[in-house]
Amino acid sequence: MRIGETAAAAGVSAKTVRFYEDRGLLPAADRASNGYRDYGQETVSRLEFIRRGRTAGLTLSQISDILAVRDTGQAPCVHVKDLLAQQLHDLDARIAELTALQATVAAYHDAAAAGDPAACDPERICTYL
Amino acid sequence: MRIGETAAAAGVSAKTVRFYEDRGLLPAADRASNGYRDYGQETVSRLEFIRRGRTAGLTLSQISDILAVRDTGQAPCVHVKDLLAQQLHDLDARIAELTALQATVAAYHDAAAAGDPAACDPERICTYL
DNA sequence: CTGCACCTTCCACTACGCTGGAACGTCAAG
DNA sequence: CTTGACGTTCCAGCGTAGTGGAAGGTGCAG
Repeated sequence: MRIGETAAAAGVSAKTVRFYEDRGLLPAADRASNGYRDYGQETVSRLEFIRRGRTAGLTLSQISDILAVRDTGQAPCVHVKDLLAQQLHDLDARIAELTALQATVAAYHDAAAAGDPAACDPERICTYL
Repeated sequence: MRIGETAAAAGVSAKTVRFYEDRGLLPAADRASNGYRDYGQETVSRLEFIRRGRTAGLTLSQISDILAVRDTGQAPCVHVKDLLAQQLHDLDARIAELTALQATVAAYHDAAAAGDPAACDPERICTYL
């Protein structure tokens, strides 16, 4: 399978496949006699795995770690579980952060909606921020 | 006031002040005879305003727009209110996105916590993702 | 023979908000 | 006279996950 077909089967671009190879998420591809990369079905699986990882919000670096474990022949599931736990924790933190920010901005906005623009002090640029 | 003192008064670095000038958030500074930038108290206020805007999650570009309105002599409050409304909307969307992602990841994690790593199919890299 | 779709490599660029560092000037204190 | 803390300019890089484009090779159809 050439790169375009492989990429399409996994739902990514050929550019992305080369980029992943460059970043070590895919092993160096076999080459046909004309120099074209030649892939098998396992590369499609691997690309799909990367995609699932991305969808779960994992970074390429984290996914790369999982793949490295799998490539030693071990099941990376325990590692995956830990990463998912970490990811859950990060998401909770980010959601809390954004929620706090949301409250702050909402308060500013309410004040701005209730206030009188003409009363705004130029010295302070805008009284409502 | 020299740049370091001004920056310290506003709680930013001198580098940041030069960067803001470069980006048009601060007007070109007056210069002392030795070429050093010379600032007044109004620059500290302006830097503080920028900081409040950043704290509210606004981009430098948005803050720059507000400052541009203020620099025409108009009160930017109405514009600020609109930006805050937009920001609220964006925050809601991002929080919803992250919350959905959190649910997805939580489901993966639960499955991984309950499953048996030994049963993992190498073909799929890891069954729990 | 030509056109076209595909492949190759390599370099640059995107957004965002700075930060680091080089190489140099200025000024007051010891 | 030197040291050190400040200031100046300008250029480069961070991190993230790719994307865009140039310049060229390959292979098949018409």
